[in-house]
Amino acid sequence: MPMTPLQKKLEVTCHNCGFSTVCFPRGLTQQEIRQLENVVQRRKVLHKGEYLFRSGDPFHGLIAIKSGMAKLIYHDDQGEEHVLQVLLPGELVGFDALSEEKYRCSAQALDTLSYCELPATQISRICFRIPTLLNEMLKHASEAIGTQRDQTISIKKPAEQRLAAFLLDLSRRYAFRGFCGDDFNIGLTREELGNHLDLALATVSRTLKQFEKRGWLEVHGRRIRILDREALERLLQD
Amino acid sequence: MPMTPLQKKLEVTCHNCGFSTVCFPRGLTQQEIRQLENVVQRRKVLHKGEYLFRSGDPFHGLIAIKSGMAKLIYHDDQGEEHVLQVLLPGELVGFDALSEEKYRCSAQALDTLSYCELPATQISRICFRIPTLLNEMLKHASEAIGTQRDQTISIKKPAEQRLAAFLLDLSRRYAFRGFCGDDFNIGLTREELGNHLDLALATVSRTLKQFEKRGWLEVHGRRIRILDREALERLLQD
DNA sequence: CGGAAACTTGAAACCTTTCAAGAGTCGTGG
DNA sequence: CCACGACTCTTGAAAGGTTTCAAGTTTCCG
Repeated sequence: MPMTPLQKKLEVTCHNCGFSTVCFPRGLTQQEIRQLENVVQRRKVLHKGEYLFRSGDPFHGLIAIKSGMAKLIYHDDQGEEHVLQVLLPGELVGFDALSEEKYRCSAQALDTLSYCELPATQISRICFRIPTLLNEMLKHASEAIGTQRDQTISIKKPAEQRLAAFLLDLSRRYAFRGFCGDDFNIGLTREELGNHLDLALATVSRTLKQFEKRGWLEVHGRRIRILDREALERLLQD
Repeated sequence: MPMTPLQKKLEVTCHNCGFSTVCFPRGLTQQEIRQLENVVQRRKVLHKGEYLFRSGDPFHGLIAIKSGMAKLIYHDDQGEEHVLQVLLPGELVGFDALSEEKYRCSAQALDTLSYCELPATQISRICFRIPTLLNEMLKHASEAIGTQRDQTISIKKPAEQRLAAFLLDLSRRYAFRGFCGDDFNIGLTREELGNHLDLALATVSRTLKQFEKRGWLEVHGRRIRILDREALERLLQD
């Protein structure tokens, strides 16, 4: 379907995208962003339950979420599912696939979702043309190590701290990307959240209820409103 | 101190190092390795307890262990220490420091240790000159994500499986680097190993003893001999 | 509106921790 | 070469946090 000039003008590309300071174009000059957006494939749309990629698929590119949420799932040798991460708009995923040139995890849409993709075939080429991008790629990969490390650390703490840390982290990430950091959607069911934090579904439910009783949160299903952020932060100190 | 021709000839450089297929030079041609070894600083030596780098230090380079063992420690916001990893000869560390250009962990020698370093200032430059190295750098960073992910997964399993997975992983890594995979040193004390696996010191001790009683291992302090590898692997299936 | 999925909540069971005491190991200096 | 002290490891018993099981309630969606 050919586009009219008007449609073309309204199309969101990297240089006019709200996430240009956190997504692939991070750290690049306007001119470099123009180069980048020639190779980034834009705005594919998925529906709830559909996959951005599946574990074992040949690596086809790095993904940037544009809208909606996704979860990153790892299937271990025993076939158990592990929810590794929740992905918010503006966040990148797929760096762990570079080592074997196939995806090691599955990424599944938690609701209607749109995303961009930096194709695998273009990564070396574009990094070579934009040295700043090479550094940013390494930094993004480096951040992914840190994200995974933080999950490891978090799981070593008591249930209340695990949950508080999860909520505060999600809140921070929402706020950092221009969304409300005090009233947001956790995306995951209690079961998925329990899986992510290595807690039983029942423990997640009980602990959230505790926080609510103490007046720290307001919980409506998967929607969380943070009422007393300091109390949650204090919990992490002990 | 100027070197005699003989000393120079005997010096270990990348192209005659036993780890050239797993370390920085991995995947490079002989000619590319020559280029690389001009920027890699070789064979610094540390003694037990000394640090390769400390959390918070400005990032000065990526490290390759040449001999000896090290542990990678993360200090969380509450000042708790977390043993993230044991490092064996031929293994690389420091990729998580790229994102903020400072080290996020501390790396401490577990015994007398020698290492090489790819200086921070040279990374972009050399990747630009050796495109293959750029890919390998991204792959190494990607592997580090996987390593950290595996620790997360491991911690979610029962104590016996955690310990078995640790021993099998260490065994595999030793064997992959040309050491004996059936009789090796775990490097860590029971307390450090407990910290790494999120188990109490006493649980590590008890579980090792269990394995020994079943005839799966022979334990002499930090030295482990694997007697029944299949039994350990079977434990991971359930 | 009805059925399925998601969530809450209580009680018992369980794995792991904590506490504590004792045994073993290592390096060093007399 | 052995004794000493410090560190490390083993082992038992009680305590504790989390899970499991199960039943009931709410929410969501066709």
